[in-house]
Amino acid sequence: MAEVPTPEPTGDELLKALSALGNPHRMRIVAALTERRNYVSALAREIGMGRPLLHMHLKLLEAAGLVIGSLEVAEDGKSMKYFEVAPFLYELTPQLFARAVRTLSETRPRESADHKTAEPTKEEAK
Amino acid sequence: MAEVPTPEPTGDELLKALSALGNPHRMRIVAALTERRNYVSALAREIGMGRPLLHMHLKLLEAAGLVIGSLEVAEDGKSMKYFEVAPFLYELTPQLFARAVRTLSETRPRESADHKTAEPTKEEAK
DNA sequence: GAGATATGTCAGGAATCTTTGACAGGTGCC
DNA sequence: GGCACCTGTCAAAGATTCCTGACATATCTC
Repeated sequence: MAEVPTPEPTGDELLKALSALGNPHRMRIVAALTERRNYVSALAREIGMGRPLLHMHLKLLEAAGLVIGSLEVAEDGKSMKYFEVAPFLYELTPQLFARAVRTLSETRPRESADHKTAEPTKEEAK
Repeated sequence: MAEVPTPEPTGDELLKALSALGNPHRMRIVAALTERRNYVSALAREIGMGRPLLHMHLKLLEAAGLVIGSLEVAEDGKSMKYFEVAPFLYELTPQLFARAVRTLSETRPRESADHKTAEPTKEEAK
């Protein structure tokens, strides 16, 4: 059982995890699944939200590696998709961002040389 | 130098911090300010983004307590607003969410008793 | 005063994210 | 077959967030 301290996330991974967690519904979902694993329909009733919506949020959380889902077939033949939280651990500090940013691919200032974004100083402009 | 491990954020604070950090631009801003404090216009040029936009992002980060800004008057009389990162530290784990969710005020399932959100089972419906 | 740099704020449009109401396909039980 | 549950996916509408191009103010230097 070696602790798996999540090596060091890349900028993109960190971004995906943070944007996934930065939503009240998804925070509640993670909290609920931390208490106990559950399947979609039951979870939807538990936290009072529509199933299609919950389904989408779960998909997003799973893509970010925060929850894990597995389709299981109950004894009575019904298949249910159980979700449980992944044992993640992110230590958010300014330094982590300083490092992670180097492996951040998104939001490049809309590639294109002459599509000024910042206001250049007259000096630099010459 | 007692470490100030950020006691334990409330659900709302955590949500605000995470939604603020879950954005590529803001991640870059935090990273840049971690290297060194800087004032708005210069920072805008450094990370190549419009000043009005940067201004908005900084305001958001400041509201989340992640960066601190102070208006200073340089020797030559020009006033500049310097920003620096706040020494934050959040240990994101499933358990943290389980606890934080209890102090989460937002997104209550649109208060109102009979505005069904989830699909009730026929049993519960009776 | 004109030019350069700083700060701050807005309105309006563009781009995204959220949410809901169908549909469709399965299995078990009476 | 009809009913109760489960799963998954869409399209369209609603909300939010993001971004840009003005404006307005202030100080210092030439």
